Amino acid sequence: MNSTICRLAIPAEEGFSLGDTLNCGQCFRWNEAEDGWFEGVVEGRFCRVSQDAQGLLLQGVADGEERFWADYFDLSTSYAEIRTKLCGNKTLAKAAEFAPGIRVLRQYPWETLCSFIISQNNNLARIRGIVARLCECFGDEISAGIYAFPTPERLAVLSESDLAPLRSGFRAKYILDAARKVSSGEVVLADVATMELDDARAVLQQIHGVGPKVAECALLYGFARMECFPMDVWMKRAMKHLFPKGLPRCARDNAGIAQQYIFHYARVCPDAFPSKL
DNA sequence: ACCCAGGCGACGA
DNA sequence: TCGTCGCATGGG
Repeated sequence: MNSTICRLAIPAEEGFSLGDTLNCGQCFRWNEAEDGWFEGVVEGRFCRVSQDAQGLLLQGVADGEERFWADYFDLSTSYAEIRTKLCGNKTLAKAAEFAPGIRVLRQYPWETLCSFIISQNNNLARIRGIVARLCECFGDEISAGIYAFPTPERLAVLSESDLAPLRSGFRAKYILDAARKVSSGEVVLADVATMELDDARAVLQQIHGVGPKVAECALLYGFARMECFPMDVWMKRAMKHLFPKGLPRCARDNAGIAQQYIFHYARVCPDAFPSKL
């Protein structure tokens, strides 16, 4: 591996937190190494990442690919500005306090879709395990022991029993249906990227195993549709208490980021949102 | 032993 | 169009 360290500057006022961003449940392929660096694979590129006061430090970045990683971490967006907008609402300001350094990553559409299919009725540790096994079993080995996320074409030719080693349970047939519809062109992700939001939702939900929540996550994390607002059990609970009349107007264009703050607040302070009312 | 997990599809009313 | 239930697997 190329051991040169490359830097991507992030202004301090952004309040960026690499750890919160990679552990908040939007991505599943980053692991914290012994030395505190995060190791991950994005679109077939392995990288080690850390942060200091100046911003990100990346190890293993190929020549000319700094831009790729800056895009992945969405460094051209000012989260400080977005927070200022969101914090026009008192309750949102409070929610943002718990993890202001979270940033919505710009992930690869197919991997994101597939990962959130796996996420349903599942917990973070198990999602990561299943995704890791999916890559080890069917992804290209990009270097020793490091695997890319498998393509839809590779998965489309498999059967449910081929996926048994993943131990993904009832989700196996959903993974296969997604792979087949995407590889056959029945669902064209490049088109989904530019469609009217409601059309994009409908297209994704043609896939068996993709409902409103999975589609919303795929569109937010995999297609950078910042108006999307995934509602899982945690969010429903938190919204009932914080915004019974719905999300305030100031959050409309950045609902996805507001969702990250609220979601994290609910996870960190479960006692603030009792499940029974 | 039980309950739950970043839900969804099938089914019945 | 609504509520309810089963679903595979694993951890607390």
